[in-house]
Amino acid sequence: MQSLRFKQIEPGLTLKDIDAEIRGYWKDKDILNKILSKGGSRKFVFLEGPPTANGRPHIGHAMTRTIKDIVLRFNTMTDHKIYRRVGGWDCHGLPVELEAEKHFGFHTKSEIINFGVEKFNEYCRESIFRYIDEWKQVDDLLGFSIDHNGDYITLRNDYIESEWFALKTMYKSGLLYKDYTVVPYCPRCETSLSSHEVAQGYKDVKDPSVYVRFKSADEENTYFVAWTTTPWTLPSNEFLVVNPEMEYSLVEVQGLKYYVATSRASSIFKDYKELRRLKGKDLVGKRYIQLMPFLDPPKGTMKVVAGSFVTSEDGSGIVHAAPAFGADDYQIGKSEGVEILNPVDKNGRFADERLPWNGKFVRDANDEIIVYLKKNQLLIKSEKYEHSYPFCYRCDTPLLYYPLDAWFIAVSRIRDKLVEYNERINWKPEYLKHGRFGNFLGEAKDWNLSRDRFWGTPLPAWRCKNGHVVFVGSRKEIEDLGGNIPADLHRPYIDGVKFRCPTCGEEMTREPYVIDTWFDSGSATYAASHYPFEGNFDPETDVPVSFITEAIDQTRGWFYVLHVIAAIMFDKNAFESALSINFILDEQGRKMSKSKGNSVYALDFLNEVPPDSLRLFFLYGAPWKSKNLDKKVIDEVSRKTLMTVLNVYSFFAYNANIDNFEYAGLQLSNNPLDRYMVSKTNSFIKFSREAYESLDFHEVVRSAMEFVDDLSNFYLRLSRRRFWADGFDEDKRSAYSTLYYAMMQFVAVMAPITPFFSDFIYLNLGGSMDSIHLESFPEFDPKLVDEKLENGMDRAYSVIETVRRLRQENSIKGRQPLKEILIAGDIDQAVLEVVKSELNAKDVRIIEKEKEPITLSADLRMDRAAPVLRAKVNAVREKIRSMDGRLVQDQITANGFIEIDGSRIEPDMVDISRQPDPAYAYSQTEKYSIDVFINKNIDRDDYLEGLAREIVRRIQVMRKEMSLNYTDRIIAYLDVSDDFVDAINRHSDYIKNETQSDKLILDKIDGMKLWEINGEPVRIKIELSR
RNA sequence: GGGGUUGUAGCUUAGACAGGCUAUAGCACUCGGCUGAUAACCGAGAGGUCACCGGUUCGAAUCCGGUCAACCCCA
Repeated sequence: MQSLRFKQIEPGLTLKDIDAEIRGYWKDKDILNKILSKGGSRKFVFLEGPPTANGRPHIGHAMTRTIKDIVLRFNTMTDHKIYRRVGGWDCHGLPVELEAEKHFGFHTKSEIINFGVEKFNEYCRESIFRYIDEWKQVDDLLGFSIDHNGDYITLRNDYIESEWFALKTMYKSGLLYKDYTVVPYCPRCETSLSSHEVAQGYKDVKDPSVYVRFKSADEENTYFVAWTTTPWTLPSNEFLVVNPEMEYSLVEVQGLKYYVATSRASSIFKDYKELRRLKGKDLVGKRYIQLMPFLDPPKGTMKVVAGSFVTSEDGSGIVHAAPAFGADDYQIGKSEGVEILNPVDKNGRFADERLPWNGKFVRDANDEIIVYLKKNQLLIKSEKYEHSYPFCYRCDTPLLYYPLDAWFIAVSRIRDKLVEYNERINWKPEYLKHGRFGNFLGEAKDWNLSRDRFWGTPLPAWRCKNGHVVFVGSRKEIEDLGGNIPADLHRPYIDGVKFRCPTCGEEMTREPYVIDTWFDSGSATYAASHYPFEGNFDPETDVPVSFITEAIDQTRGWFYVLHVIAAIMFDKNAFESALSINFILDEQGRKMSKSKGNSVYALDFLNEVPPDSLRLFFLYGAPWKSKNLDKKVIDEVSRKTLMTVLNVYSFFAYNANIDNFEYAGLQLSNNPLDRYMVSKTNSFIKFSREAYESLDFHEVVRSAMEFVDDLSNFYLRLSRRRFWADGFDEDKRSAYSTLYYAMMQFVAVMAPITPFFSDFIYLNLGGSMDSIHLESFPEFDPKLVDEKLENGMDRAYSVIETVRRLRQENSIKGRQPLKEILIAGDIDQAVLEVVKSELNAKDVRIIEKEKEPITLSADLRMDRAAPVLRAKVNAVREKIRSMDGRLVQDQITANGFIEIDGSRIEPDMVDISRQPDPAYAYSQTEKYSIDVFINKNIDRDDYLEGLAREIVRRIQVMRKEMSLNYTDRIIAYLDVSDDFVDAINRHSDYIKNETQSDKLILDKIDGMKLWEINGEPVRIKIELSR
């Protein structure tokens, strides 16, 4: 068999088959590398948000990667050279260490130290890439076009060195400082956490809520009512805090006097007498006696101080402050310049012999402390209080606020800059700019950078015993300072690096911290390129990066740290555009989670669902709206777009091969259908390009669905017969080139979203490159857009719909030719001409409104007319009913009223109804108010023609059942009643021609198939003619 | 406790910033039709308190205020 120009589609071909074929082709032809190396005249700076590969990629990861890929492919097609089209892997951090602890069965830090940091970190290093093969497999299945050979990896020495450079830069500019302060602290992991880590772990818990009384030192029988949800902090109390602007009362209860916020008194005491009111500032300076006599109160404590953070929403309006265990409390202690009482060790246990609860974990001591308070008559009231409390986001231990040495980045000092640079970012969705992200920047806190842990980027700070500090900004500097550069920059090797202090000559040792792993990923902008030591990264041109996207939870995670670090290092915003993706929910709309067991892993899903279908689904609706993972919906979207286009292609290929069509550019005739389709195609190109550029990929999908519907169900349906005409004239060439053009442009527009399918059609249409992804994105040609024609076609289509409706209402089949269709309204004759075949009528005419076959009849509205005309009403009604309705309407239009029998009749008193003439059925098109009439009378000639068509259709079905090619000739035997005999005799040429029959034989033979047409039996048998 | 987003038919969804004919379309459902694309297609029907309450307005799905629910973020 000779090879065909256009490959024909096997029946039953699925998207999975297409996927497999194209995937194989890409491998054979090394298409990915050709895409990666494609040039461009403009630069597009890409940055992959690095996942940690110690877990399996789930369906949400597939979505973020799809969107990244769409952006990359689109920009490749629009003449951009992609800078740094590589993946990246986040390697460090507490989650990894935790995994390792679980593996070894460790519960405390000392177990790790005893085991050996070297071996521990070695395990961490191995474990993080456990699932990297699966990640790469998913990327491959999905068609993610990045270069995994160039991946950046945050544990590499080069990467760490770039971070050192940044840290040193920050230190030199004074933005990196060490402080002893109260920080969120995990007593199990024995390290502090940063605010964005703390934010991950809030949970609702019930804690005791106690009201206790502090005895005044100056006033007889007088107490301060204080409230706390952490009774274990009471032994460390140093101050009571009031809001200086708030109102307080002195109340009397059972002979004792209490200071309490006025608005809270009634919820604490059932029965009380108010003695006096005063402002909070009047209480400031008053002294009290220590609540529990265990620890020695430091000098300057045991007094009431002012704090604006105190509210009267709950509690007593008087807050007990233990500077060791709260951020606000610590600030007070600091400004009062007092010693801090901290009887708790780093494991969160009381560690002071003087305390009765010594050795207990603090939160476990709460109950005993309450018993103590009760016994000593210090407790006013205790209850359970439900509130949210931070837990360690990895190990689930309740966090403490604990005073520690820690290194900070002074983010609060560059807050204004962060806010200012945010204005330059194009956010998708837009509300994030001043919502979630903007709000966070506005209250940015200093970033707690140091972690008292093992597996992470080491903090490059060395200190001597005289307190001199040196930050090392590169490997070479270690050498310059007289140290040895370890082969691996991680702990414990880096801890062994020692050198002499350049200031005093004493030995310097490294500060024992690693840094927050978020600093790693936030440094990707420059560290991925080993800036400034090597590579081609240039802050001038490569910051901000062009585009980033991740799931919504990264808004205050990765997006935030990128923004902060770029603001400090480069004095710019880190990214131009950011798209935030919402979660994929399960079929029922529930959040996916491991504990519910409804998580869907990307690999499993991609083994069932073709990648293009999944990619389309991700963009069916805005990506920042959550969607339910529903296979039915996935099927629907790809069926309506891809499968329909596949059908269109199949039609095209079949006919184009027969006609030996070859595409040589668009060759348009004057046929309005072709011009319409080309115009629509260009409108689609324009709309899509703009949608891609503004990151509204879902708009591309939406308009693609409309486009495909138009192409298949309007253009092709109406054009079909033109492809079957004999010969090869201008009109046929125009039709072919239009169809080819429309398909080609469509798949090119869709290529970033459905890369496999688009390439399949492209290659089968004989595209000139090796892959559609090496092509340019279609250019919009304004000359080819004809809005008037598009509108005219729309109107014509609405007429078709209306005729169909009228046929249905009057039980006239579509196959039955109508005698006459009359159309009144704004419609173009030439356009009407091309859709005429769809109307199936002998005569289609456009007429003037006035010539409509309609009778107007006038009547009175009795509810309006009767009250005015009174007794005359019936006579007038008689009269107006007998008048020509058109005359009545004309007079009213001309004069504003009509006079009948001397009575003035106002327009609102008259009802004019339109009745089509009995021969016609009438309706109006929905959108354009075009009047459509069909003549309901069917004469015998037309009736017989209708019957002939019925017979044709039955024979076609039988041909189909016999799987004949449409060129196969047949002989048809028919056994029919009289009307049909007439129809067959009169239309035998037509029937023969339509059914490829050599002969029609009116006879009764064996094996005939019985049909019923209009209630009459019709027996038919066909056989191949030879 | 504070902030953000969302709420339109059984499901998916347009319209909302710029208020205006009967609230858009698809899937599924019922009935009818079409057939040289056929695991495709067309028409009709049914299905809606546009989450709820109130306000502004001649007119509100749309603007404003409040409530409820879901999700996210923060403390």
